[in-house]
Amino acid sequence: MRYWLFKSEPSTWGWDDQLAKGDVGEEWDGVRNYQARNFMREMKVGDLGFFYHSQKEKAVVGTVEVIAEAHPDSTTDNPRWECVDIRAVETAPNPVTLETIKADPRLSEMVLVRNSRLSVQPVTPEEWRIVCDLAGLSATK
DNA sequence: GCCAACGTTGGC
DNA sequence: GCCAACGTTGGC
Repeated sequence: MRYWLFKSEPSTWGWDDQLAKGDVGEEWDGVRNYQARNFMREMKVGDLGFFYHSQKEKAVVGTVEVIAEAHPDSTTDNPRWECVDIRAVETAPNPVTLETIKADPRLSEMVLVRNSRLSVQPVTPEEWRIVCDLAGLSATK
C-alpha cells in the first residue's frame, strides 16, 4: 500500500468536484506527462493520496482513494495515456498550505517541494503521516 | 503578469 | 542522438 499526491487546478477540477462524485469517483484524466503516468501505473486499488490545489490556493485539501487501476484515458484516442480512478475520502479540517510544507524541515524532501511541476507524485509513509497530522486528517480511509 | 524550471519537439 | 527552440506549468 502506497501513498500519492494528485495535483489539480481548482478552476479545472477541484475538491468540490471530486466530492460531488462521491464513492463513484472519477477518472484522473488529462495527464500528458510520462512520469506522472508511470506513477499511476504503479497504483493499486486501496492506495491513498492527497488532493492538492495548485495555483491560487496551493494546499492539500483532502484525501482520496484509488478505486480503479490504470486504464486508457477516455479523453484521448492516444493509447499511450492512461489514468486511474479515485474517490474522495476525507476533507482536510485544516488545509496544509505549500508555505507550511516548505517551512517544515521534515517535509523538505517532498516531491511537491523538489519538483513543483509534477502533477502526480509519490508520498512517503512518513510524509503522509506528518501532513495528515498537520491537516487534522485521520491518515486512513 | 512574469519568469524559472521542466518537458517535448524537430532539425541537423 | 544531440541540442536549440518552443510550450506549459505553477509559484511568486
